[in-house]
Amino acid sequence: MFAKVIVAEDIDSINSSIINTLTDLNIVEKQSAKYCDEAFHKIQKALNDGFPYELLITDLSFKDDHVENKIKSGEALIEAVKKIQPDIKIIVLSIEEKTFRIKSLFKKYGINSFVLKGRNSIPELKKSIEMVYKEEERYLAPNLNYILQNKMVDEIDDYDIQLLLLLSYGVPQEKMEERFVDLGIKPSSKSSIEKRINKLKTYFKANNTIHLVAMAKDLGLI
Amino acid sequence: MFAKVIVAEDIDSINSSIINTLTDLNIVEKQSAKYCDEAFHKIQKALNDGFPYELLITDLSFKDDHVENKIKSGEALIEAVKKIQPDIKIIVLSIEEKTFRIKSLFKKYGINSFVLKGRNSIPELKKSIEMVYKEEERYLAPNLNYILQNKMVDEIDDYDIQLLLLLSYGVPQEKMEERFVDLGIKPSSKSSIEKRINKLKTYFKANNTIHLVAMAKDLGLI
DNA sequence: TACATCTTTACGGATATCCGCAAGGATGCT
DNA sequence: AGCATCCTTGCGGATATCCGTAAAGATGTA
Repeated sequence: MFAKVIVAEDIDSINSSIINTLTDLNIVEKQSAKYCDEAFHKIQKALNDGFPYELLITDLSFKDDHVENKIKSGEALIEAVKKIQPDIKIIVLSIEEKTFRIKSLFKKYGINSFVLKGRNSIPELKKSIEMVYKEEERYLAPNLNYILQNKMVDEIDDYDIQLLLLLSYGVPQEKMEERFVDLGIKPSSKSSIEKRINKLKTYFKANNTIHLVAMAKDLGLI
Repeated sequence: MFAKVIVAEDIDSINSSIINTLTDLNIVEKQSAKYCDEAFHKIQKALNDGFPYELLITDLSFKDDHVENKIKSGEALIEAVKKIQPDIKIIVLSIEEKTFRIKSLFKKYGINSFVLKGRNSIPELKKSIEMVYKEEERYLAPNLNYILQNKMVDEIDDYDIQLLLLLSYGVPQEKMEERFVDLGIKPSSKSSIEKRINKLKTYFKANNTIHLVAMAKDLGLI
């Protein structure tokens, strides 16, 4: 079993029940962090000391409070950790149900498992830890397999996301061209932008641009 | 202290830590439910048996799964429970941070307390239970007081919400009039609807209607 | 009823978006 | 280079939305 594990989770009750789970699995070297920066520094220190963590279990969203944090989300934490320790195993434990966001974690960062917080998350987490340890690869509970089937991640690119974001911020199509030029994104012409919005509306079967942006928010694209 | 308490919370780890908290408070008669319907039926049965629950601690969002449920959200549960037992005390425990949604729980249903799931939610819940028991009124942690200051709840009405919802569903202003007539909502004229959208854009300082709807989603209005 | 005030509706010009077509550019292949 | 294909851009008419003005209707008061 894993010898050294770290947990990043801000909600106190969940944090302690994860730690209990690790105890059940006879994992002795365990640390918990309620802030991303705290988790990152512990991982960095362990790495420098020559006894790195083998597994990171992390939530995705962390509440803001009076404590200053550079890393503000689980995704940012994963990105930072992977940079200094690419071989660390990662299990994400979250309430996030947006297929797009979950699948992109596998694609972008190569996380090893995703566990949905729910009525049965403790046993599922236990299973995930065991599977990730054994297989040293990717494990997803059978009932979440649909997540990896979803094609949206492959079909919607950063250009689309950027465009949808700017729309949601109230940038009119009229001004979109100059914003794209400023950002160094091409194609930037009014016509191309119109065309792309149109493609997205067709893809998502949206009646109009308002509908499109509302759907994008619901899907977690933006 | 409360003699009989019921907990409605679907996430297993949080559910069990709430029960532990109740044990700490020497509350003997406690029940937990992972589904809204389950909670509702237990409350109804206890009421019929002449030993009603005195306090309901509930989450707001419950995951869908294979189990069929009539009541699908904490808000719906609160509404249903208040109908059969108006004097029950209610504490909402949620990760929900949208001021609008939280304040409207106080206004619409007269909940007694709201606890934000976070790094310190267990002690905060404990405090809330004690305060609600003692004061028999409304209690909110000092750091959440800003929630009740927010004026949006008083300034945005059901008409606005309905309008924003339909916009987010892709109904064009052109067709909005007939939709409003169908729904029996007045005023329904194209002109009045244009005017109201304009008022909302001014109120929220939105650049255009897309921006407005995106903000409404972020604020939890829709 | 008469009057003032506020809300709702109607209308029309200005502006923005939608949508198809065609020209201009880039890329890749032979 | 020559050619085909795909992507990008420009343009213009149709449609939708924006926004101010004014008429019509509703409400409250004396």
